Amino acid sequence: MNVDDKNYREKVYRIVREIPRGKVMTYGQIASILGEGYTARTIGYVMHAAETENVPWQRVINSQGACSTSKLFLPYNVQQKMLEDEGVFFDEKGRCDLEKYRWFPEGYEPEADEQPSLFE
DNA sequence: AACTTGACGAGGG
DNA sequence: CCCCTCGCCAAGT
Repeated sequence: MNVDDKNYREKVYRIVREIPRGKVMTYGQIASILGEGYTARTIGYVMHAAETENVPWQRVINSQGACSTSKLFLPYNVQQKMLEDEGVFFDEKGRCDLEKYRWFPEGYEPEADEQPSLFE
């Protein structure tokens, strides 16, 4: 299993490309969907190389609802700004509400702790 | 080959 | 909630 493998990356892109504007997914969520051979870390590596591909990489964030790139792109948080332009609200600590913005691909049954709240 | 570093995340204190 | 540790695994030195 190698991140350099085109087919390996393509499986990740296929999912990310389905995330609609204004919605997000976490690295771990994508990893658990793809299963064997995929972990949150490897998804991060794939996304790192996704810049040149036709993929809305900004819609993939960490499980805390924050952008892991916040400390990489200075002085401004590019990824967060891109998402804010799509309508995603981030609090003063750089976190958004995953219950509200998390996207679930077709056919994927969310785990109990991932299900959006029935009561707003 | 050994060791360090992350676009990560769950669990415990 | 925040902080820390540990498991994870590919890449870079």
